[in-house]
Amino acid sequence: MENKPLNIADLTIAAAQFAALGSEQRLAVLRCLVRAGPAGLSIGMLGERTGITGSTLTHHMKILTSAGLVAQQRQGRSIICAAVAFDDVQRLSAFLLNECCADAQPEKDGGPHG
Amino acid sequence: MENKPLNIADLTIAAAQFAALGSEQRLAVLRCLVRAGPAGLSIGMLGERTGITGSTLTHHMKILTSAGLVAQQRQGRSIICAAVAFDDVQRLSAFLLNECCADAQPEKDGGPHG
DNA sequence: GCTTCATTTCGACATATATCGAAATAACTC
DNA sequence: GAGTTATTTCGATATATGTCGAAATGAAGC
Repeated sequence: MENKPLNIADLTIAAAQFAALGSEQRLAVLRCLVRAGPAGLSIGMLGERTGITGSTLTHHMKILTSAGLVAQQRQGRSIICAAVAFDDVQRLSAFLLNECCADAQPEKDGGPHG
Repeated sequence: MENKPLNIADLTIAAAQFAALGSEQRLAVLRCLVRAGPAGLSIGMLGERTGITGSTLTHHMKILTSAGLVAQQRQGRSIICAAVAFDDVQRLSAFLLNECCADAQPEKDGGPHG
C-alpha cells in the first residue's frame, strides 16, 4: 500500500467528517437518508422519522452537508436531502483502514517522520 | 442483502468511535500509534511527537481508549499505547460503507445519483 | 398582497470538549 | 523512605455543541 504523506488539510477534512459522524442523531439521520436512496428525504420527513425538531435538524444538517456527507437541494417548498458522493465516504473508509490498520499488513516504515 | 437492524447500542458505539476520530489531534495521535506499530509508544513519546501537553494528551487518550481504538498498558513507569483491535476499526469502516454506500452498489433499482 | 407551508435564523441556555499548569499518584532506584 | 521520572487528576477557563421555541425567510397558491 502506498505510503501517502497525508497533509494537514487531509487531517482537517477527515477530522471534520468523522466529527460529523460522531453523533447518534446524525448517524440516524444519515441512515434514514441512505435507506431513502437517491430520491432523498425532505427536512420535514427527516424530522418525523427521527423525532428531531426542525431547528435542531437544520443544525445537524449543516454539519453533515459541510462535511460533504449529505447534499441538499430545493424542490418546491421543501429541501430535499440525500446521502452524497460515495467517493468521499469511501475515501473516509479507506482512511480508516489505512491509518488504523496499517499494522495489519507488513509495513516497511523506517521511523518517526511527519 | 443483509439488512441488519442496527440497534441503538450499535449506533451509540459507532457514534462514540467516530467522535473519537473527530479531532485532528486525536487523528494525529492515532497516526503516530499506527506508524509505531504493535510496539506502541509511551505517553511521553506521543507528547513529544505531537506537541500535545501531558494532561491534554491524557484527556485525548481516554477518549480513544474508551472508544476502543487504542489500548494502554503499563510498562515500568510508562504507559504504552498502541492502536488496537483492527477488528473494531474494520467494523467501523464497514459501517461507513454499509450505511453510507448502501446505494452505491447496484442491486436492482439501478437509480442514478449525482 | 395575504396566507400557508417548509425551513432557517436568532436568542437563550445547558452541557461537553479542549486546554493548561500545578499538585497528586504510581513506579522504579538507591 | 527519599529522590527521580512518567502519567493522571484537579481546578480553572475558553470555546464548541446540542437543544428548544419563537420569529424570520423563502416558496407556492389564492
